[in-house]
Amino acid sequence: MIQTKPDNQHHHGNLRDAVIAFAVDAARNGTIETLSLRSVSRELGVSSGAVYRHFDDKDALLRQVAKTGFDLLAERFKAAMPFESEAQSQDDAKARFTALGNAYVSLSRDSYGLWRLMFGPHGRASAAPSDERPSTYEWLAKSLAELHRTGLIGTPDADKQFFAWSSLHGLADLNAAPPHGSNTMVRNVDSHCALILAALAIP
Amino acid sequence: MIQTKPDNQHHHGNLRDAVIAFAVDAARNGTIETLSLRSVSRELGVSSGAVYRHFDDKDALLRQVAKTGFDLLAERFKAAMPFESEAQSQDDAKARFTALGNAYVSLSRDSYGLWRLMFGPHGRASAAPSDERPSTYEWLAKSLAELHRTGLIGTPDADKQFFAWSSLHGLADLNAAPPHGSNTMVRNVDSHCALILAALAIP
DNA sequence: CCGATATGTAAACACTGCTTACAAAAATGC
DNA sequence: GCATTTTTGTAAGCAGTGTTTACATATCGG
Repeated sequence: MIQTKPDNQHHHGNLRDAVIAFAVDAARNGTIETLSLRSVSRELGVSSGAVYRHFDDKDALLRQVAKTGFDLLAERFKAAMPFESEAQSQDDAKARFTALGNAYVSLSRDSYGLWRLMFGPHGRASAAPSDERPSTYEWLAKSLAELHRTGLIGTPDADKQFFAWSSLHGLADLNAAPPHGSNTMVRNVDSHCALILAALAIP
Repeated sequence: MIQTKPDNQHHHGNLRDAVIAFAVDAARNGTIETLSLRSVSRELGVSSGAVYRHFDDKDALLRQVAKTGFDLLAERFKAAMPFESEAQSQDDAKARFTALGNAYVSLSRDSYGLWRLMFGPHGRASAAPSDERPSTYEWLAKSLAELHRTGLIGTPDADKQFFAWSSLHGLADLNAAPPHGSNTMVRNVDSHCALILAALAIP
């Protein structure tokens, strides 16, 4: 649950994090487009001006939300394909790649609003190259390196790497849960990944 | 140029189209996120309430803008690969497919805001299945059928069709012009298309 | 020509992002 | 411990927004 300000206290205690958490929730529930800073502050039991002690403006908050989204994605990547371990076989490499693809798609499916924020202007502004955590691109690069090492695909040059990434990205985007969910088309991610590997196969 | 209301006249003459045209321009210039109905009406020399004679609300206008975006995309598809004609050879089929891919990507590159609107909530709401013009999906289906007929790829079932589409879509999305254009990564669309064909090649 | 209909206006309401002047709590230095 | 500086909050206000309402004016079909 999200931390609100105690009535008898002047200080909230952790307003910045509470605001971010609230906004991230809104993004994941698809209501961030209409979210206002005033409503957030109201909900957290705080005056509307207080928020501006922690964020320059609304865009700054949205950038932070997008960044949190990338953290969430990194967590899922880690669960799907531990960065430290290495694929031991072709099947293993393939399984790890497929797990990565499923993680990517799953985020867009269960948190469409957050996903859209991440890959929209705010996300591009927040995903600065100087990040401590491995970028999504690096996970993919590692997976492709494994696939290459075990002999499943050719040398993964920049073009091929980008092909694999954008192919997954397109699947995730088109497969996303529509806001007022109706005509969703759930696609088989596994077969999609298999087709990517077919494209990158050794000639 | 966009039609404004003559000062001496009470009626604008074509307000609905003028509003749409103005909004489409804004989308293509990347300023639609901050566009207000009031500013539009101001710009067109009309009171703010007048707009509501033509659109239920702002979302209705944005849906219309998205629809116009799909019309624009259809035009480019038509120029890239005439719907009536047929590929006569493998090279021809390949060229037509590649032209299609370039058209798709070009729209996202030169009209990023419009692109985002088209494939966001408003676009999904506006791209009703009951449309007179061929949907983007149908163009792709036709191209794949040609590629199959000339022996370049296997049977294009639903999964493969979706793979090709989403792969192009991901390329277009990731390759889009950032709003305040800096770290654009221009990718070679032709080689991307070639990789798609490799994935769909006859086993 | 005249009434119905389409289209425009002006004013209002509740809401928003954001700023400014001020107050209270917490952290810091001695 | 205590004064002071810094951080964090409040209240009120400004300009701008989406939308509705009551009213005015063109246009069109008969």
